[in-house]
Amino acid sequence: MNREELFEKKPLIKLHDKLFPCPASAAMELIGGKWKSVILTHLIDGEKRYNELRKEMPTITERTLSLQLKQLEVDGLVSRKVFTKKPPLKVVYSLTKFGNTVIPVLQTIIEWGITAAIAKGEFIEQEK
Amino acid sequence: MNREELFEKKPLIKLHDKLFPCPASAAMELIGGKWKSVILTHLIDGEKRYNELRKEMPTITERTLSLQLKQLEVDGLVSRKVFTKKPPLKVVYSLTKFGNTVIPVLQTIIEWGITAAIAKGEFIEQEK
DNA sequence: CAGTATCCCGCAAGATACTG
DNA sequence: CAGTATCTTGCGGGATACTG
Repeated sequence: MNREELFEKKPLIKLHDKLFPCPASAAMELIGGKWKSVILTHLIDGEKRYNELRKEMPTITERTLSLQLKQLEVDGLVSRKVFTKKPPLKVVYSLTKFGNTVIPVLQTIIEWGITAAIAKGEFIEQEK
Repeated sequence: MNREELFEKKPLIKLHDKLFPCPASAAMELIGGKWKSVILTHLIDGEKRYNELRKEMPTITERTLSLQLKQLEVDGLVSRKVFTKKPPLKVVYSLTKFGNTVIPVLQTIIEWGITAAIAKGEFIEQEK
């Protein structure tokens, strides 16, 4: 099956030992949910430390950031590098090669998200 | 704020009376999850009846198809038209004008989903 | 600094049976 | 034909406190 056939046939896909009905659905497993796409977007700029990411996403909880980063790492989108052995720790996150392939998808989603927010939502002023 | 600024600033967005940290996150609220993107993809071909959609997505349950269609309708992506008053009912679903704006996003997601499935997943033979 | 440990809640989603 | 009604399960995600 070439890519065009795959696109047409919307084949079942096994991922994380679960079945997904279509490549779109499998993609959502990898980058869906409230936070994964946001985290990935922040990593487009380049590598970031844990607390940098936290500051850039003030409404995420530590637990959620930690869990989502871990899942992104397991799925091969993000790499985690540790630079110290003793506290204070230095840990840096960045997109892997595979993670870089998702950048155009993120940009398309954000573009449409802005369209959707204009049509259906409401922009909120950021306060300092 | 023009679109470019919105893209840079990743503003908070209110949708469904909930807050989202970024347009990407808001987009996921509208088209994320296991099934919404799949349903929308099937409606790109044109309008479909409820049972047509079910046949094209053999692994979705009636309940889930029903709930997801209802949410897509509430969010203005899908329109629902009823053609009979007495059983057997004829109900037809189609993309709205706003729903059509999401087609390029879906195509990008599917393309990347195929890439991801090749890299991280496994294609399963469809049985009849 | 970079996380864990607990506790909790709501919702997505599946299974199955029933109905206007 | 096009759905509801029930019941159940798992997981995403929030709040808060603690730690190597």
